[in-house]
Amino acid sequence: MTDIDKPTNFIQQIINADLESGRVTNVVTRFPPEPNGYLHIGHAKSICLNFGLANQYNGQCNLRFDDTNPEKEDQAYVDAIIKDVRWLGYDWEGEPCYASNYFDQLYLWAITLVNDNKAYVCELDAQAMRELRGTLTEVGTNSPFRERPAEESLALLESMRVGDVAEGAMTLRAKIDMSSANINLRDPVLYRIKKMTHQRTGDKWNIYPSYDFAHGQEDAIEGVSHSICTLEFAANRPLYEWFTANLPLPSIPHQYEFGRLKLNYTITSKRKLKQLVDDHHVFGWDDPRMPTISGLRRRGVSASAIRNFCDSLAVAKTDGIVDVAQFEHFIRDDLNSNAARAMCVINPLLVTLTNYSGHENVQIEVKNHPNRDDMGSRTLTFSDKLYIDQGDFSEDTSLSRKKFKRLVIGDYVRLRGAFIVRADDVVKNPAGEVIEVIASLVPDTVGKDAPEGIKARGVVHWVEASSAVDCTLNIYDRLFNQADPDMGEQHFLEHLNPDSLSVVNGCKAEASLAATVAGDHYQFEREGYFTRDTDQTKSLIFNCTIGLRDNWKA
RNA sequence: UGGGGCGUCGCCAAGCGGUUAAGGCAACGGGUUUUGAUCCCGUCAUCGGAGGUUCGAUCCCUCCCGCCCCAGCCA
Repeated sequence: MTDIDKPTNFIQQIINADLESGRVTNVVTRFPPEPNGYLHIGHAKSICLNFGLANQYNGQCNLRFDDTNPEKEDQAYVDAIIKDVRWLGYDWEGEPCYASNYFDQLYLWAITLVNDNKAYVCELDAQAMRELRGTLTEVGTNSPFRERPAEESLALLESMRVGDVAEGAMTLRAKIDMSSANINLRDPVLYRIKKMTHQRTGDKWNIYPSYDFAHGQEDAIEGVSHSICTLEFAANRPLYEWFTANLPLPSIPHQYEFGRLKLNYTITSKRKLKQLVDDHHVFGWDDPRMPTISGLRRRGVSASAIRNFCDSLAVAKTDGIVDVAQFEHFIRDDLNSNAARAMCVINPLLVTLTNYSGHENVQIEVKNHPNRDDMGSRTLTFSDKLYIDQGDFSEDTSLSRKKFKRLVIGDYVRLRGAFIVRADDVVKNPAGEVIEVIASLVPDTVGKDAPEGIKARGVVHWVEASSAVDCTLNIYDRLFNQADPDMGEQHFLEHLNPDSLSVVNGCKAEASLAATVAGDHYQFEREGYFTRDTDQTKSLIFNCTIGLRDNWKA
């Protein structure tokens, strides 16, 4: 890729200025997922941005788990996230970072704020706190506990910590400004009581820091120079900066926001994706129809396709919706140049060659890629019994050559990489359906142009009958049939496409395909890109990553 | 409604006071082709609206319109 002429985005401009002014000498970024779900295509943009910036500026990017809420988090998510980030092609120094590693330090800083008369323990319950917070247009009211002595807050905070206070009974709040136009500054909660076992700290804590109190301080501890998050956190930035101004932090990080990736016909909300999994609308987080990294991987989308797509995206403050066609373009673009070609007949129709004798045991060598000799070639068995696709034969001989570039009685077609054949007759079943085509081959046409007077209508893929292996193909359609399924909190499930998965059995693949493994990418010629499913215990199953572009209008 | 953010081709998006208003996706024409694929060529915008500043504005100012985010002890 040549991104030489790619314009610098606003974050790169900020970094360039920071480097020039000397505010920053080492660029440090971080990708900070909460381990409460699987990573999806939206996260990929953030991953590519943060790790990409670190690479570009010879800096560092930390993978950091923002595990401040044991109620929703799980070690299994941590493991899946690590696997996905690595698979995308990124790595980090040492162990991943965890917010929970800083819980001791965070608690000390909370005490600092109390001592400085900048935080207090509040005994308002959630309902009361909401009422006193005011609204968008009305200022809030000070908590009756706001002015209590530091010593008292300190003692209360300690009993919260050791578990002597019931959940919901008290919180630690910052003392900022209940009349601020920015609601985030109306004495936000710093610590809440959750008597829960944390996946990493066990039962050590009965209180957990809020996102706002944790995030910026985590950045400061790690020396993050540019803390990049999505637009919805812009209103939290003043609070982020209030902490950097009021706490003795080891470094002063800065937060910048960019527009998150949204794709039409797709959902990028961890909560909703989890619901699809929990309610069994899909088979799991890695269902090939899911926009999760693991789903895309199982579907056959390559990591480089995802990276290329993300790199093509603008880093700006507009929140637009990208057309999935743009993603699909990068999926095809990568697969087209890197996937080996193979042949698989989806709806087999037997073709018997009547003039085959004399050509027995013909082994035909075909290239694995039309314009990449480095991918080598393979040998295909040929015989008088072949399968072509039902759709590649028509009884309608009136179809023009331009309109139907496939097999028709009395006319010729090229078998990809092999002979030119002519259809002579058909065999039908009692129902009147064509079950076999009787044909004859044109001798000496392998690897050669058609002889004078013969012109093939087109090229058709095939598979030799006796050596072919049976397989099942999973063909996917979009999971949602509405461009914006995410609209409306309750009804996105109503836009699920009931035909998002079709399982096609009885397909015939060339013999070499029996030995493939998940992760190998193939283009089944004239059909699309496929990869072996990760479930290799059963029969041979391939997932259709994406079809070939199909421009002709019938 | 208070605060914050954003509005350039169907979609994403460069542009940073003087440009023929980049590029990608999509679409539409045409060429090549033993994949109706790939590849190649071509077509496709006056910048949300109205004023103003300026010799000159997509870029600056004002007002208006529209969209997004914030009233979790979620992140």
